[in-house]
Amino acid sequence: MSTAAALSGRFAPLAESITSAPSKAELEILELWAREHTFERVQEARRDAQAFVFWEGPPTANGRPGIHHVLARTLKDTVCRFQTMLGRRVERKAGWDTHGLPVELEVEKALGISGKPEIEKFGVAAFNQKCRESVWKYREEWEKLSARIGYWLDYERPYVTYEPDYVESVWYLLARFHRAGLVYRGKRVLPYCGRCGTGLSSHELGQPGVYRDLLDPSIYARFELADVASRSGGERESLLAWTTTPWTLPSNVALAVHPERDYLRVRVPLAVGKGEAPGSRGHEVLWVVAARAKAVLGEGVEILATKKGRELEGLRYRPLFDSNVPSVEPGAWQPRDDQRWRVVLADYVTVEDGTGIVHQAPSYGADDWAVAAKYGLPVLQAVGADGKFVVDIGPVKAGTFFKDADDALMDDLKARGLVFKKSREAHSYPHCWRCSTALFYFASPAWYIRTTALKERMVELNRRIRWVPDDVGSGRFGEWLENNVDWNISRDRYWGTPLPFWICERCDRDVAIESADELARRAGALPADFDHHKPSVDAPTIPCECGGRMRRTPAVLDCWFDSGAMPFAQYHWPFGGSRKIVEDQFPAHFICEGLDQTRGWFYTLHAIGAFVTTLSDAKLADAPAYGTCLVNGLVLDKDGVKMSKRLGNVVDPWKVIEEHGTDVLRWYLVSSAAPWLPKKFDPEGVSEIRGRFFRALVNSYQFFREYARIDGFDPRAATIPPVTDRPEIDRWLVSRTQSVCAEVHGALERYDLTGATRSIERFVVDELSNWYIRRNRRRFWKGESGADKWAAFATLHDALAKTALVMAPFAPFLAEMLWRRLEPGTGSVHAQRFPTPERALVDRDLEGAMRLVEGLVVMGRALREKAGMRTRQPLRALHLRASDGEALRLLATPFATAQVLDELNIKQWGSLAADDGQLVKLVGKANFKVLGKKIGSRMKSAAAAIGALDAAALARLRAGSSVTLEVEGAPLELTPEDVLVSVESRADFPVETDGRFVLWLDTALDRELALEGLAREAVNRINGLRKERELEVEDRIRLVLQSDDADVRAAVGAPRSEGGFRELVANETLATEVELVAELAADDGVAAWDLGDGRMLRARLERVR
RNA sequence: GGGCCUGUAGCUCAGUUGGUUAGAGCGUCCGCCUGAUAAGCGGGAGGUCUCUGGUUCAAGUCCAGUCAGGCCCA
Repeated sequence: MSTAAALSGRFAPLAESITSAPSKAELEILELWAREHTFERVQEARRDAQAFVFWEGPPTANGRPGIHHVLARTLKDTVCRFQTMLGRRVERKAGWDTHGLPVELEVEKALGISGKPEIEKFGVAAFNQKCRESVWKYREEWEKLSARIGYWLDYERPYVTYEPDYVESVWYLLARFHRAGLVYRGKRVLPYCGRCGTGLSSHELGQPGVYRDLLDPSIYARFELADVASRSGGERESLLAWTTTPWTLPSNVALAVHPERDYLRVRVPLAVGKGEAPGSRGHEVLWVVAARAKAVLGEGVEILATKKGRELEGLRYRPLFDSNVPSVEPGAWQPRDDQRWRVVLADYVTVEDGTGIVHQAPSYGADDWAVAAKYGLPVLQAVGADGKFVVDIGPVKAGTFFKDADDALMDDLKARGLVFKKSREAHSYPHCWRCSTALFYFASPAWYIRTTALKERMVELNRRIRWVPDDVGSGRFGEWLENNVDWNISRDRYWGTPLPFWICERCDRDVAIESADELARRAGALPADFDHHKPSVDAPTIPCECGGRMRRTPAVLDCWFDSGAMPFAQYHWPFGGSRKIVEDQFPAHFICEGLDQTRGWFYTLHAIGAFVTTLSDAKLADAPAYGTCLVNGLVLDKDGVKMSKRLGNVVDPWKVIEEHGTDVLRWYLVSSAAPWLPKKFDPEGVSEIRGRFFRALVNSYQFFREYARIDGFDPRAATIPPVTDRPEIDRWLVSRTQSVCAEVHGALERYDLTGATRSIERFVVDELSNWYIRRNRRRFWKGESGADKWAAFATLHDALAKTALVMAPFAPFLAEMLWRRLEPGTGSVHAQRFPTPERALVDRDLEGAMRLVEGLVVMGRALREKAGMRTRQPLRALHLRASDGEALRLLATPFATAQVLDELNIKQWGSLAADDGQLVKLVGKANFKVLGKKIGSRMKSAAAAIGALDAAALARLRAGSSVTLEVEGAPLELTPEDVLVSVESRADFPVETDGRFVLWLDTALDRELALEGLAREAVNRINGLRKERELEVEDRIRLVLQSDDADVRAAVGAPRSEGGFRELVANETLATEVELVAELAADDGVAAWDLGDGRMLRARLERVR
């Protein structure tokens, strides 16, 4: 027999190290799972079961997994294990996100190159090959960590976003979007380097040295109103706008004002020469925002009118330059020429600088672009993608670099009297991090999916997603959908899914290609080594209807589309036999990722799903892509600071696992706070979990198994009494066990994983361990076997086994260790069914009585403490007065009585009665919750009146009758539930009360009680000695005792029949023989104790063979 | 700049449709218990519920704002 088999046999001990170094035992479980192919077997057993669809969000494999990944994976694993235990079939297909800029940047760094020109020089084919390899840099570590944390996932057949089948599915989806008219070519305004000819990502903009201080022109320009010259009495009237980029002025199409701001129409004198009187050259009329008037115009202006910005909307003005500037197609809207050179409204206009009137050049600013889209403005483009002017503008010749044109343009405007004032201002301006050229915002060509057309559907579908917590759905995600803009899917990069769009060089028509087959059909046979990536994919050209050649658009796809396409692409949908699989595996019941995925994966899954489900040939349910989305928050360090390499506060998951084990870490992550809250990761907290919950559970099992082995307990033996025949304390634990199974089941169904773990903790620590086992210890180790003992074993066995089942989704290792020992031969705990609560075994009365017992015990202990009576000293009687008839009934039951008296070591109830008003007085307090609803504002005076009710009235209320009193001059009828009646002590001796009960002790000791107290002291010392001598629990002993104290001699030496407690001592110490001697020599084998007040006891203890 | 989340004891967190003594665990102090024992139990101390205003008979809870931390977007 191998060691492993012995260790997992029935009631085998858990390794000594399980609480000090759990990691070792967990590794053994991993080996066991590997050896038995547990995961595969569990999956196989569910082959024909109803599906519970889970999708794994693909991580990028070129980053290291961190502690937050452990959190997300724990949540996913827990839910999947739970559903498996419910009998569902849960596919767990791993996935890898492999495309994107971060991969490219990493490879650039590794190659020591930087920027597109250098990549091209290096060779796109070779570069992409490097990317393909780089992606797997950390794959092994991901798989190892996932396995180590017990995350069951199928890594044999993962989906990989760069693989040809995957890319082809993505192509197919894009082609369907295209065919539905939802794909268009537009422009995206982004920081652009004219020299490199490329846009920069926000990531690149964050590189050091990008922002540098520049001295830039600052100019206030007059935009003359077109239609109001007559109203101004011949004086010129202009809108004053401010800009630091004069080179964009030729591309101006509108002026924006804030709709809610006040704007002033003012009359100011024209500038004069030295010595001339102000106004001597005449006046002009200007518009500026009120908040900036003083700063721009100075004091003493003549205000002609004040208007809200919205009242200026539509006002026409004359452009600063002749309109020979070419316009470009924006793509997202049809430009209307009559809209140009008017005042428009925009909320983003501020009054911190400038004039509150903002010049709009849509090509060169993202805000401007959005405004242009809203108003259908044309897009003028005086400066091209290379950063150079495309036409002559006044003195500026075509071909001039944009930054070099500012001065000439300003001079020209000044000469034409259009400059109100100008200066130079230092400000921070972005530069290309590669070539240091000044960047400019530029509307570059981009591909879009018209998701705004799907907005209504997405909003509607979102209402059917269960978000956990739900405010993500209504808040963050809902807001995002409401403010949905078209999805820019193109990236001017290399390592990504190439957009399958071919454009005709001659007629500009574009087509979408849905598969490699289609490409081959239309472009002619593809080369044998054809690859779905650049540059191979750029070679084939397609003949156009017009006779021209179609070439692929150079862009690659936003890699978020890749991951959002996974429901389909992971099965190569719709190719091959994938349609049936996707019909089965769409939509997902459950996904789970970090909050940062709201606009990432959560959105792209939703958007793509919202579209594909409208395709009749897809035959998919009309439902959101996922039914439940559990969101987890960030994991911060223990001080609430984000973990970063720079600060060195990154928690290494391996270290935590090594020290505490996976289960403890998982349990900590799930139980410490709701998953979506930012989690402060505190190693102390991890230890705490181990110290409390895990140790209590392990100790409980060790306790059980020790005695179960000794007695040869068999959970299936016929001698075990049925639950209905067991003592109440057992039926109580059985009932609680059932209730906890129901609680955990319910919490997991609600995805309240934290609540579930807390239920289990409470049960194991407080009820199973600290109450049931503590209260029933002696039933397990008492000498004779019998029905009572079997009942105790069976009850505890059932509680532990059920605990192993309900904790299995959370702590898969320890659950497995326990299960295999408690129920050997039944296979893995993870292959079991989640326990279904048996309602017949739930006993509300018992659970209620036990709650009362706990309360009384607390009060009883307090009384003992006050009286200076240690628990070992038996007391004669406990007295109780109760104001609650139902509680009294429950406490009078033999069960509750035994629990209270035994726990407190008291012989009997002295009295147990409804209070008679002798010791307590009744106190009435308004039940605010009930009464407040009824009487509202009279509450305050009613509360006062109730507080003043006399004893008779309170007694009537407590007896169930109504009482009428006067409140604020009107009668008020009080029903019993309107008033909370409690009691207060009026006794002149120590009592305890909690408002419902009054409790006091009879502390008088007669000789019998005193002797029993002494006997118990003796038992306590002798048992201490047993331990000291390292006797086995079941060892029998022979005792020789000696004392000079007559009481001690009587207590330990005299039999019960003579008023002593010799039998008690013998029973409690497992002594087969107790001999009281007159003399006992003080040698090595003799122990001596003071049992109190100098009463000495000597003892010699011998093990009986 | 916009949207959203969080803020309760020294620490980690609960706190029901608003209801009058704001709880738990850990830590700390005192005591108890002792065949689960490097455990267990009870008690004490510890709170301006970030702050300010409002609604209400009544606010930790609802509303508006403030401050601090965080996330996403720009």
